[in-house]
Amino acid sequence: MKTELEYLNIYQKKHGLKRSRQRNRILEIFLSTDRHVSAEDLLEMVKKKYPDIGYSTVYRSLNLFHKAGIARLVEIGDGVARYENALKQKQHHHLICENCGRILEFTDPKVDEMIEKNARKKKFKVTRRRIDVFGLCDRCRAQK
Amino acid sequence: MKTELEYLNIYQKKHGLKRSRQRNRILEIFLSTDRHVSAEDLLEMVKKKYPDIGYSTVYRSLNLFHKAGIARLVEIGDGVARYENALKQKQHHHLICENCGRILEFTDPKVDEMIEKNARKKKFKVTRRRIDVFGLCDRCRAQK
DNA sequence: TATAAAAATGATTTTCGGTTTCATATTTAA
DNA sequence: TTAAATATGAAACCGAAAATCATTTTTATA
Repeated sequence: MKTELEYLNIYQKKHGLKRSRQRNRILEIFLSTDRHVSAEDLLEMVKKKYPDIGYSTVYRSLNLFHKAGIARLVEIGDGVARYENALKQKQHHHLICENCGRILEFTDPKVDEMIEKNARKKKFKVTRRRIDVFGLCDRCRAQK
Repeated sequence: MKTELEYLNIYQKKHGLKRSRQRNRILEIFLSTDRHVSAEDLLEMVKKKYPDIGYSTVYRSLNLFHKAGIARLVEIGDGVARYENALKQKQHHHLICENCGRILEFTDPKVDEMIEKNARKKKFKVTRRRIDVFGLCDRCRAQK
């Protein structure tokens, strides 16, 4: 199994991009968390160890990681683009509490498979799925 | 079965809101299309028949329709909020082409049921589901 | 019916991410 | 070593969502 850095190097070579110290450092920090991070979030984490790296570079690196298949885009509907480690984190879906904003996760290969089947019927090639379920989490249900 | 206007009136009464001519007219136009419309799109349609209605009112009305359960939010990932008739259009899921932006639709009660089951496992009460599948549509696959 | 309180309107401004620009620095192939 | 191309970081720009505000409309009640 290839590492994230290997993926990145392959993608860069394929597209005639150059390596850069900053990008590798940003990748290092990105890989160090299991959370969903926005460019802003990641910048904050990066700054702690590498104060000289700027917002643009983090922003552009995240987009690049996404294109290279290293980062998976997670949109919860608040207009902020967040990313998670696509290789380490298994594809999962979200239960989003409309009351407290808490996000629970679930995975279900059967669901994914059935969606795939529906797509195939329409001759559609799937690259990415997003399943978000909105409602009330157990805690919020209890206190209401 | 209640009409959209009845839903709106019930919601308005429940929340101490007043009626307004503009809002009813905007609803009339919103109901006249089967497309997904943004506030901007809807404004354009509204202006043709009622030129004096402004953007803010359309924008606020759409949000209100959404809260009242009349309009369903559809986000295809370009940062623009679009809405569709929630009562007339059966809940369906989207196949979004990342190349041309075309949106295909599918319904599958089994998928919905399985998602419901996953939610139940986490004691989560579902009010709304969103399944968006990104990838390449048949047309775009053919020409590549 | 008159009226006062509250909500709605529409023009405008503000906010806030995402994205682009540009001068400078770094990387890399030859 | 050097020339061409990419990357960087600060700042500007962009576009849609959301908020503001003076004025108008609605509605409950006297």
